Amino acid sequence: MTAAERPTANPEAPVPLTHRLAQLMVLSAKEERLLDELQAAPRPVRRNREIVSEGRPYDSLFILDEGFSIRYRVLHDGRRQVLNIVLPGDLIGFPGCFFETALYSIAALTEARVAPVPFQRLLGIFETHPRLATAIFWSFSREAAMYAEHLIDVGRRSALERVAHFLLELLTRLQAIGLADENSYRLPLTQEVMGDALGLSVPHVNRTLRQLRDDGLVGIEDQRVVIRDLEGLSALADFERSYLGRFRMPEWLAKPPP
Amino acid sequence: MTAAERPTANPEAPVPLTHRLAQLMVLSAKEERLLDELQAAPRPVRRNREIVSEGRPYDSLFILDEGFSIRYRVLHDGRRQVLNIVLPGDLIGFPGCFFETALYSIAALTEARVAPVPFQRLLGIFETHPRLATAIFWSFSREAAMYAEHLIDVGRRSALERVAHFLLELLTRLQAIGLADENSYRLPLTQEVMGDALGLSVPHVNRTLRQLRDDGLVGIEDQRVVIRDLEGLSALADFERSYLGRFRMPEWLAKPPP
DNA sequence: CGGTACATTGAAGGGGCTCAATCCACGTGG
DNA sequence: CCACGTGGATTGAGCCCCTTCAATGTACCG
Repeated sequence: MTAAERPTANPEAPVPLTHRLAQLMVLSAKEERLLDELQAAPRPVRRNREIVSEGRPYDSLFILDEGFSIRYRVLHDGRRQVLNIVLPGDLIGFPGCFFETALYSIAALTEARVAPVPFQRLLGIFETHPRLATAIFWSFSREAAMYAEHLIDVGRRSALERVAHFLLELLTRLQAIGLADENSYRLPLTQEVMGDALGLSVPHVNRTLRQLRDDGLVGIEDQRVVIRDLEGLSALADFERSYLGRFRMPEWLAKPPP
Repeated sequence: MTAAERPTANPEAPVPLTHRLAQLMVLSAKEERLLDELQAAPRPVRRNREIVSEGRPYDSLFILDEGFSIRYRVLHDGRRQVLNIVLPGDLIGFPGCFFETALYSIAALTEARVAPVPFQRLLGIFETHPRLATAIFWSFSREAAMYAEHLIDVGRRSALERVAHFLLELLTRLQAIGLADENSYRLPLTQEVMGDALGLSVPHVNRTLRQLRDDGLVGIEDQRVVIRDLEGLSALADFERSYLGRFRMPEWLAKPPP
């Protein structure tokens, strides 16, 4: 089942990791069982609670089963940079998983559910399930690509371009997991979070959103984003619509294992 | 042999991947042989030549054997964002290696030498050498962490803080490969490259460097960076000196394989 | 009903940009 | 040996995007 085929009837339904990795490879029954096991015991997380705290040791990754969260760092004087928005089905813990203590904090933006995956467990998978290891590696690679795009955003784009790019990237990512339709999605982010993600102040995020609306490109109402002019917005943002989907699936992952 | 122990007599000597991964794990003889093979046929690259071109298909990673290079993207109107500085011993190709075409360009800043590693080869390693796969995974994880730090830099720090952080991070990275002494190193970057890395204009990079010098924190002369006040500079940059070294080595990698 | 969280709008200031000139080191050809 | 061109560093003037500070609006909730 690909993303496009997955039913979107209940847009808030959990999106298990199994489905995400199934986009990257063909799973054997055994592999699928293993992945299901990993998510056997999800634990609820309340809105605004931290899942991982910067500087604290930790021994588990997490699969975000349901809900939105953010990865961020706060500087000594209180400035905060949001590194990325974590969507349902994303694996939390990269790139920090090889470090003694967490490099960044993760907090739930909404009521959420996470399934812990002990670090040891991940290493075990690397040892015994090389195909899964490769797929997980691939998915982290994709995450790093998003960091890079984000860096380009903040380093070299104007506020207008940044916000446009940000909204388009979320559209693409949410569509891939069935949480967005053709041109709209629910976005439970405050303008403060957007500002901290994009390196902008709250008032300026507000003004920028207003301008996008005045220009007829995007409408945001009641936490619902509606892309009114995909063409125009993409041109403005210099958005490479397909980069997140333009991946290569090695032969080895494309066929079920012997 | 750890980084600290490696002789620094010839600061321009190549730093093979073997040594880099040896910092992350204990290599078996067989693993070491495999890694040496990967670098058997390095190829020279002239200054300012591209090693990878954005948008073009490619089927190899590269190990940067010698020289400095940059990973970057140029936007349609000519603005450029440098994503990271690639140092000798770094593996080039992440995060693009799973994509059909290169997401970013890589260009040599100095005369350089690279050893191609066919993508297929990497997958083979994942299949047959899980310990190496884990170590490579770790090293990419570290690279992603640098992207994240870079993002914080550009998103939430002032020009002065950015430049300070940038110079400190290079100090740390170059020390780890024996290309920097206690508080100085050679840095073959133009101010334009620094500006494109930090999201600043050339004149402003210049003014910022001057201020750092006037404040007695850093001296740059003739492509040589001298950190005059490590304490002060670190405080200014909010620099977590140790983050790049604060990693966890799993039992599995710490002991030689059976 | 008061309190909290968030969106919105305005005014004023500043950090960093653009544009442009100058300087300097170096290599190259006459 | 010198004139010239080139790549890069440096410095200045003016301006604009975005920030800061502050006030107001508004929905929701105990």
